[in-house]
Amino acid sequence: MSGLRAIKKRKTRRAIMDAAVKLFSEKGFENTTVNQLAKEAGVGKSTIYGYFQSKNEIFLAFCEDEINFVFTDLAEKRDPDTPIEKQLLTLFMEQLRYVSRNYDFGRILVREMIFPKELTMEKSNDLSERYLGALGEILTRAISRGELRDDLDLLYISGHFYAFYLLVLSAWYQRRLQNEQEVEDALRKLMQQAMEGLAPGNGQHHTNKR
Amino acid sequence: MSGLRAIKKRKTRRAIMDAAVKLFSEKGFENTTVNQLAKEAGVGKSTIYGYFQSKNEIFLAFCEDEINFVFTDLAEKRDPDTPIEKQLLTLFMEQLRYVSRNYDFGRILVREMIFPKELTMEKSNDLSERYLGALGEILTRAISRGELRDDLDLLYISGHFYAFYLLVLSAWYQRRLQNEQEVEDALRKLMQQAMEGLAPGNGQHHTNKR
DNA sequence: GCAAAAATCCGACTGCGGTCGGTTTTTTTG
DNA sequence: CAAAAAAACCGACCGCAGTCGGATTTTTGC
Repeated sequence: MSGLRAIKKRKTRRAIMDAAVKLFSEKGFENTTVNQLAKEAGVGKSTIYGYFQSKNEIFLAFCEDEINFVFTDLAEKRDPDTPIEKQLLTLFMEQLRYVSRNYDFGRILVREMIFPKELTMEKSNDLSERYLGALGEILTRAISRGELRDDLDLLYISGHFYAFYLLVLSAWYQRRLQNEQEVEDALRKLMQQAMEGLAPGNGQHHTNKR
Repeated sequence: MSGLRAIKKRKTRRAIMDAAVKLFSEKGFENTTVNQLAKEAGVGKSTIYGYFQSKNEIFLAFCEDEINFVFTDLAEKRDPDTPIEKQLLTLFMEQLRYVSRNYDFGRILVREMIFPKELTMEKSNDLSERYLGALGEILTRAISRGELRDDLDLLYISGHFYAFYLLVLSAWYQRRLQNEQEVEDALRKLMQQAMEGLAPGNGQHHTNKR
């Protein structure tokens, strides 16, 4: 059978991933060469390309692990019955913090996830799928609690909020939003707008505000 | 003075741009090498790097021209007093069509614009700035016509709609939205949601729809 | 248990984007 | 107008990601 072979394979893969984690976090993604990865992992260069299609994909694989971790971690400590705005805020901010622990790191992740090349399409769609799934769950509960309209398509509500996440991510990477507090404020405002509606006559608590 | 010099400089720059337009549209961005560009333009390779900092920047310069064109073109044929949703729809769809005339083309543009590297940051912020400016103008008129609430921060309204554009762009590049019609429908739905609000009790024309 | 087949591994090699030193062309200066 | 200074130009060169043909290890068939 394929006993020994499979074990070795997993071991090699693990070795590559370990090397990636170590070197990427030590010196960043851009400053780590595939040769260095190979040496650190104790394998040949093309062996790596037998396991991953590109340097970016090694990176995405690493992200996949981490994202799973963040999600389960988050699922545990999130109270599923706090108001929807608060839950989403926590989710988004957690993601942002995660994504931008290392600047290159985050940029590559979001670039690949949000505007994938053909090559990495599959992997990155996996990640997005998981993300939207988690979002959908939170929103479904909110709908059933009566915090959101129930006459809308769930997908489009998810999309609506996900769009905000994309926006702040983008603003973050364009340095328009400079620190976490600004991001949080922006998200809060946007979500409030979304809930109340932009058309006149909606939720104008204090019409003559200014 | 610096007559001859300046003329020549402009000519060289133009030659490079022309070569870029030709080769990029002929063979795509990824399949065009800087050497080929140099040969086509009739200059040395490093001359190119005297005019542009990177291959991507050549591309952005090209985009800048084109975006200006699209904007002025659009400004002319857009009726500034049609309903806001319709105007935005036209703007976004026009942009999408522009961006995705060539697949690589669009992906690189949006990647660089939305998640810029340090190097291209300046140039790409220019482009975003222009974009948000145009958006802001449209929205200001809409507010003064009473189509939008006047108690909100203009920047955040722009952001709200811009977020939708990012979302559909992303969905487009992830192949979740497969043709222009789907994109248009999605945008329409999202904008309607945004106008009405997501909280219960807002604009539920036909509560028992399904 | 051994040969043939299959899977895995390897480092020399290719072609790319980008840089560097030296050369030519234009401008400035006296 | 000559010569020094400045600007623009060039192609050989570098380090990188990714590939290729062949060597090595594991599995399979008998």
